[in-house]
Amino acid sequence: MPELPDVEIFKRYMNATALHQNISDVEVFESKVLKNISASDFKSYLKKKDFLNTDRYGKNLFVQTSGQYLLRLHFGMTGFLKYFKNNNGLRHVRLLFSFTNGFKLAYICQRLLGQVSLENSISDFVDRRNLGIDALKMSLEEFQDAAGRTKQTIKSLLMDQRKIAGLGNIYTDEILFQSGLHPKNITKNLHKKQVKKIYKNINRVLLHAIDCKVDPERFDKSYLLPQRSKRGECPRCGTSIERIQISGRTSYFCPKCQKK
DNA sequence: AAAATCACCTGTCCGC
DNA sequence: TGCGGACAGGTGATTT
Repeated sequence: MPELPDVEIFKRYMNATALHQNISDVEVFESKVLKNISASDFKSYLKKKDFLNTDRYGKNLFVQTSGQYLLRLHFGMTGFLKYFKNNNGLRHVRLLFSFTNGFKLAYICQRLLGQVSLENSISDFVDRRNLGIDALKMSLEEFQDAAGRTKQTIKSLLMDQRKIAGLGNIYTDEILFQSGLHPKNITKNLHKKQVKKIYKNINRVLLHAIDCKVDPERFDKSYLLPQRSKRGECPRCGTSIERIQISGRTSYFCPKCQKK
């Protein structure tokens, strides 16, 4: 699930729940999600610390702690957070933070594709991973620069975290649908006007998704996202949505509205 | 340089 | 009912 808008919603969820809480205990049920740190080091560092603040960069959620390090949470395809007092049979809980107020925060990740680590700073992490600028903080000039030379398809460019951080399969398809552009267009062949249109739609689509709390039922009728299924129809012209593979991912698009 | 392929994982759905 | 395969909103390494 988690692309930029989802992670932004998780951030707000953290702010409304586990933030400013003092950690009394940390349990690691699946150490595979921990990167560059052992379960025991992870636990001993976080115990007795407070969660102070949150930041988001691309698809990563950073939680500032009262110690030296930031907690980084990445959610893979199936991760999310759950704050609760009484566990009602939650499945796939990989990490569990207990707080002195009696509540707990679970990091849940069915497919174990998420990553959790401790980081010195966001900029260190961004440099190490060569991440591009966050999709919501990128300027038009920066986007034009990223799009200017590459022979990548536009779909690949938008999903390339080293060029733009935060877009994934779903929202990339939505941005290209809203822009009326076929996902296999070669980026450097796009006209200046089209590049600008994509840029505007990156911001518009992401902010709309956040506004809707990423609930597809709340999305505007003009959105492709709720139609992502075999029998889906274009909300604009009624044509059956097609699907193709691009760099290993399934792309959904309207063959009539999205031109090469 | 960019795309394809595989690997990492678990779970669900669909067709035979 | 059971089994096999396809597929799922991510990323990284390796191969074409």
